[in-house]
Amino acid sequence: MAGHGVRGRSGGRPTLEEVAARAGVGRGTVSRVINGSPRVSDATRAAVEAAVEELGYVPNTAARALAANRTDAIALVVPEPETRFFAEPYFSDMLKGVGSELSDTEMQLLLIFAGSDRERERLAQYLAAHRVDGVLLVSVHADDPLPDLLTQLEIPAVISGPRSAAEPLASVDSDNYGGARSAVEHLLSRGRGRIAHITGHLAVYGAQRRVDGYRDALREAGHEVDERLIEPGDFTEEGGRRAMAELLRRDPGIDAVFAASDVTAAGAGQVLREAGRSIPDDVALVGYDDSAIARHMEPPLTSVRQPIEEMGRAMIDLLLTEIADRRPAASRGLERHQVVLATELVERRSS
Amino acid sequence: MAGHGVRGRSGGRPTLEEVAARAGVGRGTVSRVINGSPRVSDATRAAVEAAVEELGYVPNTAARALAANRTDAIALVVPEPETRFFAEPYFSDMLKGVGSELSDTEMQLLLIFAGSDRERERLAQYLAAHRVDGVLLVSVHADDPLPDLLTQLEIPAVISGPRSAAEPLASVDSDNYGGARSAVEHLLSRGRGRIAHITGHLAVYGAQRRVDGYRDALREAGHEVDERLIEPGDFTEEGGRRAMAELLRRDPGIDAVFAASDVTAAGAGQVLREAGRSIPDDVALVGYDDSAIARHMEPPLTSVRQPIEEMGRAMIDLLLTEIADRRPAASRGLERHQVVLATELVERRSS
DNA sequence: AGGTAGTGTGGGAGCGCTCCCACAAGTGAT
DNA sequence: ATCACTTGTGGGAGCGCTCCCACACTACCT
Repeated sequence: MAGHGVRGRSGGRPTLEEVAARAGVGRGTVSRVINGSPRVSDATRAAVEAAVEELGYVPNTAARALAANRTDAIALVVPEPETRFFAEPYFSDMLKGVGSELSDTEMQLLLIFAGSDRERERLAQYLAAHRVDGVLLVSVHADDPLPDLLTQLEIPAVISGPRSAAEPLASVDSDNYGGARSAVEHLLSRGRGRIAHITGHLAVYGAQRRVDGYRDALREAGHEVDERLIEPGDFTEEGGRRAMAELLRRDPGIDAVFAASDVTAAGAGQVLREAGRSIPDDVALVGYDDSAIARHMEPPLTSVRQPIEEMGRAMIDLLLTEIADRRPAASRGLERHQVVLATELVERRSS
Repeated sequence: MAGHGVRGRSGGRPTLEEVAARAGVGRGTVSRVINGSPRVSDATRAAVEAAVEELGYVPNTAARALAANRTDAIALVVPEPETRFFAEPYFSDMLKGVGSELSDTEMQLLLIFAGSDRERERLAQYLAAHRVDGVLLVSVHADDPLPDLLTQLEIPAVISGPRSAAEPLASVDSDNYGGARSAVEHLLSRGRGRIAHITGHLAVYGAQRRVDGYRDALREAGHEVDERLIEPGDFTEEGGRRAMAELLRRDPGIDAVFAASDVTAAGAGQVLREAGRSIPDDVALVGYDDSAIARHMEPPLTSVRQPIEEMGRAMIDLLLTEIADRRPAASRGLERHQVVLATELVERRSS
């Protein structure tokens, strides 16, 4: 009833101004209520909230973005073609963690694939237009120009696996070093003495850390590290086959293999069987990732599990902090933000 | 060189105004060049383009969205939890089609999951805020309130499987009727006489159409339709098992089964084998979807393939047309836009 | 009584665009 | 020479917010 003086625009959505008129207050006050500022009296707040309710007011995001110079959106950039995104449970788990952590926020998540050159070009434009407040970077290669672009554009970003020990971006990682150690220590405790390691692609920092963990675990147990038992792989199944064949040729007495990924372990397993070795009786096998493959191999594969979902959550936490810090150009903490999460060894029959 | 009168803001991005000053033209002219209007002389256009290049100008999306009342973004709404999204190749293929069709557009695609009530609530807010120009709706249930919400908000939308023959929204579908016919005709041509049908969830329009196709194929081949050979399922494996058991009980002489999905066929296959029937010798089996399951079954399953990727492309085409039509409130074509794409029977050893 | 904070509030300015009206200049028919 | 178009161009107004300054008002010290 009554007093509906100003309003009357046909189908248009109500604006801040209209809510203000309805509640009998000024524009600024409505804005304060909407944005949860504490400097509003209870009575006024109630009046405004009532007006918002009655009018079905929803803020216009574009206007807010323009005036406040922020978008309330962040991007999850996947530098892979869609295909891999769907194929690997890594992304699905990551997305679950990210989504859940974001769900009690106003932030909106954008999923951006940048597998092809074409897509990368578009992404660069996209970022240059500052269409997001921050970026989550997963599975980037060491020579990827994307992180530098982000730094240059001064866009807050968090990377899922640091590119080196000196990663300038905020990063979240699982404990590759510790994960590798736990795998090797497990094999040692099972009485294995000649433990080989098929590495991941060594341009990936995490793969290097796994080698470090392998070495240190052996050393600290009083074993000498035999460099001939370390054979570079590339995370793929074919790489696993190749490396395993080479290792067997070099030293037929190997009684355990720690592979830097489950698919690599699968490749190695095939070669071992072809060479007449039984798993785990002759050779124990341990993989990394605890993927579906690990569960479905015969025998099921012991593997190092990474807490992907938690990593996703941690990335969001870091990113939101970065965004908040940057906003008032606050005490820009110069200490680098790096989070490392523990892994877990999942024991199965292969070891 | 020279004449850089106006500019000089510290780190800020260049604006339209600055580009105009640099090129020695007015704001309107730059806007026209950026938006590809033909009403600009070649010389002016070149000057503006040079200025854009030199300044590294990128339009501010928020300002554009506010002024023009559009967002240049569309949403792909998935009313399922993330899990199913990743599990089913349907979505992956759909996304591929959508992405490819969108790639030569300025439009940006947002992926929105609305599996939980919480997420649906957020989605409603999101749509009310008109944060997208249009919506793609996949795998909606018949009683979903989402389509009506979109109609009410006057947001252009395209649905991937119409909810009925009278679907008011623009829609894209595969030819469920024709697909079912081709499956049954194939079985008839293989000399099968007693062909049963395990339906999909009959609340889904597509499932009804498949039943229609089954019936008509039999009739037109001069067979009588025995209603006792039609058993309702629900697209699931368990449903397939249940239905198959019931069918065998009713008529042990069945020599072929057409199931409304591959997983249903898988369930039916298990029951058949347990009943001592061999596939395809005793009973031929045909599924629907041509999913990975079909390829990996033993024996591999004959199945009806839907052109999912093309469907995604068609949906984008329709949606972009809708958006364009609505913009100048043009000749709002009252004819409904419905696209139906052909299916293809993929023959394998199960039939 | 005067001063000095603090608290709540209104509203101007401005974010960077698009839309559109006005107008100059050119073209060709009358 | 006049009128009527067409083509290209400049720039005002306005989109719906946020930010911030100004101001009224209260409370509590001197």
